Amino acid sequence: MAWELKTDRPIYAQLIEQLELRICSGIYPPGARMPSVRDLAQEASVNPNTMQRALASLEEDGLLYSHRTSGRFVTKDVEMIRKTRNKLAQEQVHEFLKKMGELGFEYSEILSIITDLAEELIK
Amino acid sequence: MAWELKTDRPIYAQLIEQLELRICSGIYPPGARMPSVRDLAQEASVNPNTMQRALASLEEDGLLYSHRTSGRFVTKDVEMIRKTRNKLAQEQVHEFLKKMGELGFEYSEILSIITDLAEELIK
DNA sequence: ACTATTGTATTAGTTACTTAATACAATAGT
DNA sequence: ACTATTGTATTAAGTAACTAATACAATAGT
Repeated sequence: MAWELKTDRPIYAQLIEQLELRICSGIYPPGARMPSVRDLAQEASVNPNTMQRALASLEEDGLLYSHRTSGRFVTKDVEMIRKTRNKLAQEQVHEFLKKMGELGFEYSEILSIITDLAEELIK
Repeated sequence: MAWELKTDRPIYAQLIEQLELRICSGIYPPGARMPSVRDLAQEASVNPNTMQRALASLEEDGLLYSHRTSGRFVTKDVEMIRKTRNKLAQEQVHEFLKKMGELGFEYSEILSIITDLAEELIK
């Protein structure tokens, strides 16, 4: 999963989202050591300060914690990660259905669009 | 449909999206006269310049056109609106499935989540 | 012709984001 | 003890977004 940073919104916000995603999807597993701020910043082609800001935010949420010199780690609280994952999923579903609704799509239509797409990807 | 402006991304970008949505959903029907820049700005609690910027962008896309003093109008090209609507829907579906996939959800799960939610809203 | 309302343009000031460069603080590893 | 690497903090500068205030241009309506 590559870093995808668009210019139409604050980078730190996008970093937060993508780090959250990486944690919830297990790319950074519970208890794992994160790459250093500087390495992450270089990976994402971003200033270390910007990356630091994003990491600090996740730390506030409790998803990360840091030991001064040994590095920064993903929480070992798998329950918290699971809840975060569900929260993110629910937000996605909610936003999606809202937008589609505003565009005038019925549930039946939405369902058939997704099933069609699913079949596309299977074959 | 109220104006929803968050602080985590440029306002003009959000205005563009929501105006697009209003046009595609028929809130501003084909050929209809839009409220004036100043009125729209006041509605959305935004500076007229910011609203103007968003409107100018939609005008570039051809979704709007303006007559100097009589106001700004939605295009009469219903086909263009239809295409825009489909484009927006496709983007929504694509983004949604991508995010859910990254969160580790299978299609079957996604489908059942949506159907469950649909039933929730029906009852 | 006059007037009000429309879209449009300009200039300036403020704020937030981002980068950059640097320094400090703490400790694991040697 | 020393050293490298870690997270953290600070200061400065540049850029873009947003607001604000104002003015101009065009024309529909009277």
